[in-house]
Amino acid sequence: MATVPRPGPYVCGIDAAMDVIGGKWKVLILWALDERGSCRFGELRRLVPGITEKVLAAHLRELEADGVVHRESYQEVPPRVEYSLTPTGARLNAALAPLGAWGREHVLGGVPHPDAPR
Amino acid sequence: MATVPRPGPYVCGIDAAMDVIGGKWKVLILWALDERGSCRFGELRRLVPGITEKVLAAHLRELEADGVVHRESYQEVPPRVEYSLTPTGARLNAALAPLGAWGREHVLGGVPHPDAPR
DNA sequence: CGGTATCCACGATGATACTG
DNA sequence: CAGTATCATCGTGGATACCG
Repeated sequence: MATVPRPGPYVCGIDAAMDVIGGKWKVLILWALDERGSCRFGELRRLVPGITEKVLAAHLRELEADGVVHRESYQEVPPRVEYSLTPTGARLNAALAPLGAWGREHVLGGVPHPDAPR
Repeated sequence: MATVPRPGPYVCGIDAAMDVIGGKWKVLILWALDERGSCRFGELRRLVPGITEKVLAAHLRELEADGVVHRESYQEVPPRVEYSLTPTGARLNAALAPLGAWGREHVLGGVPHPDAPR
């Protein structure tokens, strides 16, 4: 992965996108944010079981730098931060839908119900 | 990545698919095979500049184990091997198209020509 | 031509502890 | 609550040499 000044040069749009979603947990984070609309840090940690705080924080910073996640920090005590998808992030998620359908059909067992998301 | 008995369990189809295309050069290999239809080993090496023989061979073995690439070995001398996409692989490539469009638009500069593939 | 066999470097991730 | 700091680990990929 990387942050926004891309190392490139990219051969095509796909490896550029792969660089954005290349982190081990990134698509799960995007998925959680897409379903919930807005999440706090601890909530995300629970929604992505197994991820450590360090990696979650790092992934969120990269996704933010890539313009797909918005971070809103409320200066309160106790601290409160809300993460959400940007419009660009929502479009990325939509672009991932066909890939999810392929994975369900060809990697996981067949297609039990065509309306199950991802 | 991994070979066909998947480590899983996957949370959704997307991370299952990500595991198939997760290698550094895999989408480029799929792209090349999609454009050419069928490629020999040395041809692929030229079409994916920078990849080493070892990694190309490893990626091809994994893609084959995942059922997206077909390997046809002709018992001749000099040796000849042809790689091509399986129907499943072609569908995977089609599923990657929206992701490529997103990458072109949001990571690379705008959309100079809407007919350029990937 | 189409690979394998070794060895190695590096970056990404994991574990744990601590802080504003 | 929402992180940061530090260190250990592990897997992917790179370099090079060799083989049927």
